[in-house]
This record gives sequence, C-alpha cells and structure tokens, in this order.
Amino acid sequence: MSDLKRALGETVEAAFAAIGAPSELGRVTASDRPDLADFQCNGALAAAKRLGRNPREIATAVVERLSGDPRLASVEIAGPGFINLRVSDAALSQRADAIAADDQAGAETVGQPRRVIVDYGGPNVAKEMHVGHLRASIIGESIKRIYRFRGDEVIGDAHFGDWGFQMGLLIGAVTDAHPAIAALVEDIDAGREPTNAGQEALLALTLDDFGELYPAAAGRAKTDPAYRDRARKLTADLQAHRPGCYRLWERFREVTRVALERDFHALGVDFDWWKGESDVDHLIEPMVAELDAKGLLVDDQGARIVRVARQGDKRDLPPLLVVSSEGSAMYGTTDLATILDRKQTFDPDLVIYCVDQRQADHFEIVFRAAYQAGYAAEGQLEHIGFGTMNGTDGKPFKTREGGVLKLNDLIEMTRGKARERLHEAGLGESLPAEEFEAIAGKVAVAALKFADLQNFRGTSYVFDLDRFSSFEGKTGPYLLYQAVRVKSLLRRAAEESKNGEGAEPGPVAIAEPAERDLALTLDAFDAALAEAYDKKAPNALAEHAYRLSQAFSKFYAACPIMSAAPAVRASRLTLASTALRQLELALDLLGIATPERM
RNA sequence: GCGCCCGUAGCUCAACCGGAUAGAGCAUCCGCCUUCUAAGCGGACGGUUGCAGGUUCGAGUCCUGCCGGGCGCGCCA
Repeated sequence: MSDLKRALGETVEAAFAAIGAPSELGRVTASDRPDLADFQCNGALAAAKRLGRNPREIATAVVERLSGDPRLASVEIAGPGFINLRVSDAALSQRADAIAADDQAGAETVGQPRRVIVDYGGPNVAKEMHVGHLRASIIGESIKRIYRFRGDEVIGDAHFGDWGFQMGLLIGAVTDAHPAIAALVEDIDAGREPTNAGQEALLALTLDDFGELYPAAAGRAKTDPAYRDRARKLTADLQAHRPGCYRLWERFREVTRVALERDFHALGVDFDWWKGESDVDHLIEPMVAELDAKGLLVDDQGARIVRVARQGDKRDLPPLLVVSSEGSAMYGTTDLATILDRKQTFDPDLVIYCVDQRQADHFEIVFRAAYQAGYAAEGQLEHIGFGTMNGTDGKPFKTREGGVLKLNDLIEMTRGKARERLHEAGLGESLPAEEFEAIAGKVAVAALKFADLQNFRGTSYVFDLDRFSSFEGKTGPYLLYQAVRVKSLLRRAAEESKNGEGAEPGPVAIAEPAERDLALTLDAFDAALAEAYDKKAPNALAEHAYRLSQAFSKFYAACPIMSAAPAVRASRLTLASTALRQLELALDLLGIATPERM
C-alpha cells in the first residue's frame, strides 16, 4: 500500500514521460504552501531547462493529462511552473481508512531485507556512563528499531571497551591502592591459594572506587613515562592472560556490567549482543598472522602496522596500529578483529557504527584495513557520527563543579521533575505508587530522548538541563500527553459502547480542515520513516511524531468527538485511534514508551 | 600546518535530489477551561540564513575566498 505522495508521484511521472520529459522529474513532494495545495511537483522547471522549452507550457501539458483523476480536487499551475495538487476529501478519507486498517499504520517495509549490525553504546569498563554516552545509546537504539521495523534482520551490539590500555592502568592503580589485592595477584600468578583478605578486598571494590582511581591513574600516565610503561606492560600481560591480572579484570568487568545494565535499562536501551573488545581476543593472534601472510603488515618504529593511505587522499591518514611496541592489541586491532568476528558469525550486509564524530578518522582507517584484508566489501561498513554534547558555554558539558554528569544522575534528576509535575497536576494521590513511578520514569525518558533525537545527529548541540527536562512545547512529554489524551478518549468511547450507545469507530469522512491536516499528516509517515532509514537520521521520524501530535491536538481542540452525530463520531474515532496507533509506533521506533495515563 | 564539521529569529534547533512567503519550540505580549486530560489551543512579536564574490530562470542548500567556532591528526579509547 502506497502513500498518496508516492501514488500521485507515479501518475505525474507517467505524465512527464508521455510528453517526452524525463519521468523522474515528475516527483511529487509535500507542498511548501499548504494554503495553495497539498502536494506539488517542481519538475516542469527542470524539464524546461533540459528540453529548452517554456516551463509553463510543459506544466500545462502535464496538467492536461492529470485532469479527471478522481483523487484530485484541483490541479493548478502557479508561479513560474509549479504544479499544485489538491487531494479530494474522498481520496483522503479512503487513504485514512487504509492506514486505519494497516498493521503498520501506513508504513512500508524494504523490498530486500539486509542483515545489519548496529554497533552503539561502547561504554568502557571501569567507568560509569555519563551524559556523553547518552547520544550513542539513544540514536543507536532508534536506528536499530527503525531498521528492524522496516524489515531488516538487525543485531544491536553494545561493544564494551574492556580490553585496552585503560585496563592496564586500572590494574596498576588498584594494586597500588590495595596491598591485599596486590598480594592476591602475586599468589594467583604463583599458583598459590590466595588469602581471604585478598579475595574480600577484590569483592569489595565498587564502581565508585574505579571512578576515583582511574582518572588519577590516567592523569599520572600522561606525565610519568615509567608509570605509563608499567600500565602498558600490564595491558599486554592481561591480553596474554596472566592469571592474576585476568582475575582482577573479570571482577572489574562484572562490577561495571551491573551498573551499565542499570543505566541502559533505565533508558529503555537493549542489546542483542553484550559483546566487548575482549570477545575477539582469541581472533587477534590468527588475524595478525593472516595480515602478515597477506603482506599487509609492516614493522615500523617497533610496532606492527597496516598502511591504509590511498592515492588522492587530501590528508595523511595514519596507518592502522595493529600491535604496539609492547606487543599489545590496540583499539583498532580489536575493532578489526570484531569485523572479522562478525563476518564469520553473522555475515552482515551492513554494519552501522554509531559513535562520536571525533572518531571519523579512526573508523576510516579501520574500514580501509578491513577492506584490504577482505573482511568486508567496500561500503559495508559505515560510521554514523554524531556531534558532542556541549554545555551552555559551548564547551563539552561539565557539571557546575567541573566534573562529568553521570547518566544515572541525569535520569534521576529528570525523573524528579516528572514527579513534581505529576503532583502539581494532582495525579499523585489518585494513582497507585507503582504506576506513579512508572509514569514518572516514562516521562523522564521521553523528555531526554526526544530532546536529543529532534536534533540532526551530525551536529554538536548544547546540553541544557532545563530544556532537556522541560515538559512543555516541542518535548517528549508533549507527545506522550497527546497519546494519553487519545487513550482516555478511547476508554470513554469503549465504555459508552458497552452501554449500547454505539460509540464505535467507523468509516472516515473528511470534512473539517483539522481532519484534512490530520489525515495528510498520517499519510506522511512512510516518507518520514524512509528518510530516517536512508539517512540514518531519527530526527526525521521525531519531527513526524511531533507534527502528528500537533495535528492531533488541533483536531482534538477543533472537532468534538463524543458529542458529534453518530457518523461523524465514528469517523473521528477512527482518525483518533489511527493517530494514536501511528504515534505510539513512531514513539516506539524512537525508543520512547507511552503510559496509559499521566 | 593539514584535514573534517559547523555558523539560520534574543535562546535552542528544523528546512524533502537547488524552488513560491526560510519553519518550530522557548522567552515576551494578548486571548481561550460549567462539554472528550489547559503538560493544551488560537493570535501577535521576532530574519540581509557569518561576510564577499560566482554558477543558475531560481541559492540557507552548489563553487571560490575570507572571518568566527568546534574537532581530529600512530603506540588512550
């Protein structure tokens, strides 16, 4: 089932072809001038240039072939040669009925499903998630859902950073701070039974401890070469599975994992694979051997690298560092091995890396190495970068104290505001405590996610806590509010229906301007979804969800439903329930859940 | 220095292979609750799209230069 825009486009394209103009110029778009038309085609202007003819003349020839189309209430030529199309109320009503009857609320699926991996999340072991992790989680989750909904087979992978230099740093810092744990490492390395004191000290470590030890260690490594070299050595030891180091690492990973799951769960973010860099450890040695055998590996300054520079590059792209001079695997090494792993286990057609824009060069290097090694075909690996989240001063966001804001604190803060607002609205007392909390959580997540997703992912944006946790205007809670109003209305209609008052939905009959707008907005869903899919840009879908909410809200204000005559009421109930279904679907694809009431 | 990204209303952001009058939200001001949830609806105010050229019937969008900002540039991830 095709939307009106595409259906009309096909007709106009045929008309272009019939008069000897390129058919692709018959493309129909939503009108820029809703006062004049519902849809428009600008192709006559381009056709005139190509054919050396007068644009209005071409437009006239096209329009002649469109006259009599029962779907069109009017076809007019405006300005230099715009073709303005207005759809008849009957055609619009029919389309609304079709959307109402459609399982996917008017959205299409892709013709040829692909196997897709979305790589997002990427938090590091030993570090609590902060606001900087918000974007990858939110955008990645939405892209995953959009791709899956459109019919692709999609895997979402968390891809933890758990096998790099930060692990060596942390092992060093923890053993320095806790002699009992240092002794534990020695005992395990020597094959002795470790003491209880050591075991207990290890089990007592929390993420907060890491939060204190790690930044200090990272800072010292920058100025103290001996300290840095020891951490590198420990990283290499870990990767060589030195027993004591490995035991510590397992514990670090476990402690972090629990906290990460809490944060991801609170955000409604789920992964199909909870893999990390360490999961490809076993592939690294054979991979290095294979790269060597293929002649791609070069010794350079004590390290082993793959050169990826190409002729025509505008800049000097550094090589991929595969083995460090300490013999350890690097960020790029595990990334390359992960590409190999995914090829062997899933053989994806496309891998989408939803990672900070600052890592664009890194991915370009890794991708080129992967193409050279034959681990992926050119174009199958795509980095979807996003901008950084800045404070109101334009610098990367920091709290007032200068530290990073923990993700969990941000969620809790926003949830607190949601609770306040619910109490103000007098909902606090009437709802069971459990539902009250669930609503506050959903409102908070909607606020955070929508604030992020309404921006195009590629650009940096200002993180303003007040704006993020605002509940009025173009916000997540506004969208939830519209959905909840429909639910309330439909509950009432169901009630009256039960009492034999005949409040059932029925065929749509568009009459009022607000009804037209709502139906036209419902029709635009597939185009918005397709754009979000093609451009990997959820903001296109977020924009549609907002427009739909707005169209519904205007309809709700202008068109009484329950008090209307039976046929009108039936039509409006269908419009309302269809708007709700499409809105909930769009919100779900953005990763936002809708409560029953608020 | 080289490369990438960005510059749109007071603020935060949109803008469909280049199209008509550049759109939203916030803020400010004015209206609307005895009828379906006012976290709402209607209206007003607000712009030389950083600057200067160029291509085009037509440029926020493409090209060149300049100004301003952010980021990246092999043993962190």
